[in-house]
Amino acid sequence: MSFGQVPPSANPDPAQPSDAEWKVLNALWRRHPASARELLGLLSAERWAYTTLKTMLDRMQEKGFVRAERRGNVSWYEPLLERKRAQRAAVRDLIARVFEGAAGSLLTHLVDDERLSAAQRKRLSAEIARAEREEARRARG
Amino acid sequence: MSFGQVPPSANPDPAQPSDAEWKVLNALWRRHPASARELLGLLSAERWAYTTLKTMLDRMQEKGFVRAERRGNVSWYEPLLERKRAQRAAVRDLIARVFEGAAGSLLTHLVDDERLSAAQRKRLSAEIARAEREEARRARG
DNA sequence: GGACATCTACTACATTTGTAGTAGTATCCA
DNA sequence: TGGATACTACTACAAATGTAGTAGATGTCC
Repeated sequence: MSFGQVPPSANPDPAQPSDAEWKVLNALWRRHPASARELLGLLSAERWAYTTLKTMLDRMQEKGFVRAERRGNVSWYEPLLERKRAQRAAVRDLIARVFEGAAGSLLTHLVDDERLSAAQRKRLSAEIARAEREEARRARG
Repeated sequence: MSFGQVPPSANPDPAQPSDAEWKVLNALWRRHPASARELLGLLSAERWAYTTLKTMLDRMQEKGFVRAERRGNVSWYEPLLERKRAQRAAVRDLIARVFEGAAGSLLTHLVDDERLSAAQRKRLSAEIARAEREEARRARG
């Protein structure tokens, strides 16, 4: 089965966040602005040293992933990436790298291999139907 | 919209191939066994020095991603990963990292954001229906 | 059988990533 | 007001990654 290719993107979104950076971003999207101390709490599963997290945040600031605002002695961090956009970039990256540009292969793969539950399939069908209607609406103008 | 969580995998498949390693693997799955020289041809878009590719291959061999068989002066490489499995691991990794374990979010994201063509939607629906039947068959035993 | 091409093995090196320590400074509580 | 705490800025360092050079072994063609 083949769904076809994704058109080559103009600007392939420079620099994906690293693994650890995703963890920080996920925490930040959940709660922000947040101090490093708060984030460390949200990321307690990682068992990072406080300074480890600080280093991450410093670097992410340089990369433009987050920004910090100093209030008194404490820096308050906010994400500069929109979650959806970052996710989209990550998905695109995966499709390019792993599925050689064939977005449909990823979909097929998900449906075939991820053992969706009946409920998930149902929802997915509904989503497709919704997209269908959306498209039709757009087409009518 | 939410589809639910993926169960935490027992062994989270150690070490994903790196970006460059995926390129090599994709070439190898396309054609193997292949010599470094042949692979360099398949990967001409990368404009790698021959020795760069060789280094990649050496490392991938250490990691158990490929194996080499020496015939005469030349090493012939074969992938040791099965493509589907590697893809699955990569998708799982993405879901964990980017969608915090919610496989359904990825699906929703794809359907919503990737602007599937009508044809793609149709195929996907068919895939779902197929999975549906499959599931029913399994259920009947 | 020697000159030339080709391969492999080994080494090199900058960058990124994960992980944290240290030192200096700002805060706060008794 | 001075000591304990907390926070920031800077430094460190190993492993992984991307990229390639060099040298020595091997094969090939006249």
